[in-house]
Amino acid sequence: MSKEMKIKTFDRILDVTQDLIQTRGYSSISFSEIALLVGIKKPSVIHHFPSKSALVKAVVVRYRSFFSNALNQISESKDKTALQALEFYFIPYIDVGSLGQKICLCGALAGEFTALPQEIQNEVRLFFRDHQSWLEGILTRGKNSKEFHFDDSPSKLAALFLGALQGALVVQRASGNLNYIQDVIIGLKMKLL
Amino acid sequence: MSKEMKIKTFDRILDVTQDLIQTRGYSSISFSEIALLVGIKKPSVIHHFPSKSALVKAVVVRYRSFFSNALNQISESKDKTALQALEFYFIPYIDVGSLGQKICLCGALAGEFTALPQEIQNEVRLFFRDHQSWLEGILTRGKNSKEFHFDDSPSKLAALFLGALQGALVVQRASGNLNYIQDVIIGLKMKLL
DNA sequence: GTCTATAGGTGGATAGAC
DNA sequence: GTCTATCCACCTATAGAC
Repeated sequence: MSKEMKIKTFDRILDVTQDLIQTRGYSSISFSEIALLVGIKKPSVIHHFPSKSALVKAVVVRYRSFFSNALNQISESKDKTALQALEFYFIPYIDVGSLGQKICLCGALAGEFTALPQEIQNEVRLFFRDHQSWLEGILTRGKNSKEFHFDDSPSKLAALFLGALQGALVVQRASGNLNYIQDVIIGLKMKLL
Repeated sequence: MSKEMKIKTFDRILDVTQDLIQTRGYSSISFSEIALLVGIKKPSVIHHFPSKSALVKAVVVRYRSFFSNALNQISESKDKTALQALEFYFIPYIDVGSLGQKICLCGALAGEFTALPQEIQNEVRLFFRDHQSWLEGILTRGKNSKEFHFDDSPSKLAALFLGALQGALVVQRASGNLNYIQDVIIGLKMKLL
């Protein structure tokens, strides 16, 4: 028996805001636009989140926590090879890239980094550090198990992976070449042979 | 005998605007701020560039043309090896990254791509296509001359190089790791052995 | 929890004096 | 070419009724 659940206004505001940032960035979006897309009025948005900064911080916190859970789950499932774990990591990049207009939430915010309120800068910084160290962990595991063969340090290679994936989404959208992220992932995987 | 030349207001506006975009992006900067940094008033800026869109377009056109000249010069100097040509290409990325607060002009604009006026979107798109095809050319030359050894297609590898360099600048600034761009370049160069 | 009304500020852009 | 003054649209945010 599936209980019908209405998505709460609170969550719909978060969804709409995240979508807008991934599409257009931080500075160019406004309460009025969010309100319009949610289907309420501007002061109702502010009732749930007292400031733009607080709203966007909540979006990034939720985003970080989504990935934190997903990445922990991947790391802990010992039946997965290191390559399978990496393939799972690539999926959201491929998915968001295929839409053609969106990039990673934190990639979008990082593009305007110096224009962001400090509390948001901090969250974005943590996102990249989390992903950097998760990638380092998977690459190290694959190297130790002789599954991967590379001469770089795992830390430098993780930097290459993270930077390339983030950059590929940005360049793909701007250049209009919809194969960009796929091509980059192929190039990254060839570093592991 | 060096003739003293005052930098014209016109060019100082372009310089200040470019600097601001590389630091903070497109949407969050304003005529007032540009005027303040140039040392004139807002309507004086608008006297030189009739709209924000026209001003930023002029900045991107100048930026593209700077790189267009530099890259042509590198390609045409036949005394340079393909690796030396690549090393020249890396220099501006290393330089801008070392400042800690700036990224590529077009990388910054691409992060807000969907928020940009169409005429600016077009310029940014051309920047990435120019750089993609220049990299493709150098990589092809190095492969044909047996200087480089890689199994990817030159096109896919060029995508990896461009995406990784752009992404590395963004992630470096946001994560606060000042070695990021260097680490990524090391990883890229190892693809050529 | 949602609304109307509004405050106070800043945005891009214009008119017109010097 | 630079300025003061001004316009109007839009921004974040608040007060207070329902």
